[in-house]
Amino acid sequence: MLDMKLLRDRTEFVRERLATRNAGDEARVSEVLALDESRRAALAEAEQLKARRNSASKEIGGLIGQKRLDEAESKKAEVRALGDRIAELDKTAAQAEESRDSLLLMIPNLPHASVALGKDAADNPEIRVHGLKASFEFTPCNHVELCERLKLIDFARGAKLSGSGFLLYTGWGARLERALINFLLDLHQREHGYTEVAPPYIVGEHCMIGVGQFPKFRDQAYAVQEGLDTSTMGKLYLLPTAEAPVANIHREEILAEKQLPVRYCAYSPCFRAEAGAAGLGTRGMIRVHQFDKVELIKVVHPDQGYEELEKMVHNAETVLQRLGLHYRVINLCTGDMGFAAAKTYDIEVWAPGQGTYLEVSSCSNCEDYQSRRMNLRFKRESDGLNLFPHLLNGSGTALARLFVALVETHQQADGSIRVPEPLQPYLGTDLIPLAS
RNA sequence: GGAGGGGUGGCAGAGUGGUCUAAUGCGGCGGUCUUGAAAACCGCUGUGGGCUGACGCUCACCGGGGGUUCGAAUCCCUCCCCCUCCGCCA
Repeated sequence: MLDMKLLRDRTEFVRERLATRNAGDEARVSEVLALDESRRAALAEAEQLKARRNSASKEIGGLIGQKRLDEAESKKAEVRALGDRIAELDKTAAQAEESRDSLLLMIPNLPHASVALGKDAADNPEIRVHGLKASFEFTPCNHVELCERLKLIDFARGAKLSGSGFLLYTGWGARLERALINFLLDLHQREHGYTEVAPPYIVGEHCMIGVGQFPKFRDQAYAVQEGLDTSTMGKLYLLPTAEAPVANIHREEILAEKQLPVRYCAYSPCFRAEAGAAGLGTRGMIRVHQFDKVELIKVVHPDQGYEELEKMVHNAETVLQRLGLHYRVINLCTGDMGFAAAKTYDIEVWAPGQGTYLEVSSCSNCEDYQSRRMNLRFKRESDGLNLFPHLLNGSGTALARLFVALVETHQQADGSIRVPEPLQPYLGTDLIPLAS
């Protein structure tokens, strides 16, 4: 969430930055400020009275000690009235704080100054392009045809098991998925310096609030309950991304400055309810309720946030380069950015069978927006001050769409699929053959 | 799921209604002594909020929340977490 001090001291700046998102959030600023004002007013008065009560209570203790009981009793009556007023003021302050904070949780991060102004995806500037669109001497198939012909995925039975939007990987398809996961984890762990972690796949509500998924996007998540016990509903959620648990690993901690930067990579399945989303009805793997992903997370010194973001994007690009895939990197404009992000790069891989680019990675610096929400800090050595670090997250990369780009790009005239060399040791073959 | 025991500063650990402004030890930082170091000795050593131009003043926090009281680390209620044993279980 945003820094309350920044909101107070640089109100117009905050309004202007929020306005660049084109979401109307700047309209809530004055309401937050008003609530904060009434909170502080009540608090100041309550604390004055508490100081008086504290000293009076000490006097009462002294009087009782000296056996001056009558005086003690009259003093008690006096202080009792103070207590009632204090309780009132405390309640006022607590209510104002609660309203202020619930509003604050609904206000997105401020876009970084370097982010292009824009309304939607059409305004996203292209940063760079790698490779060329694959060319074929035959008409390339799309991934649905390829997966069915090679029996990589059983779309019908996936739907039979769990409904539309769920995939059943079979045979070489299942092995390819597993090979990709291992390839990605090894790459980031061995070559890029990330510590591998394996998080829980069900997370508490506080983790979802910490990364900014909640409260605004609660309807996008799958909530779980124990059996039919509705009292347990809403405490735990299937993770929409490994960011939810992994970014929260050090929540409520104070890290030593020399521990930074912390870098984690994690595989997890990702569950998205995609409530109200378009396109789920179409067949295939582009938009599904469950997909695999390897996520990258960094906790870094604020001075290094943007340098580390550049490195993270390159780490994700390496995946596509090794797999021989054509892609482009774009910068999300102010109107297209996610809720918690200050700056985001998307990587879109070319899927020749679809004839489109597919988003396989989104790398963001959320600055201190999430670390404030989860109260994650580090102690600066020079002056012992506790500061909020920058939190970065990036996909390294999402698997289902990577799978699509891979099979569509490396399909052969005879219908088989050539396996890129770096993946061969993981899959144990250089060619996924036509199903017998 | 059942029974029991716990949760106090960076760590260990005392405190069961009123100088708790949380003892003591360890660790850490600074100093004295020393050629240097060790030892010894001395001092400092949590977090967040509010008020103030500033020096400062003040409030809250002993797992979370609520209550009793003039006053709560301490008493009561409730939730969470950890440990031991039993049951169930991959």
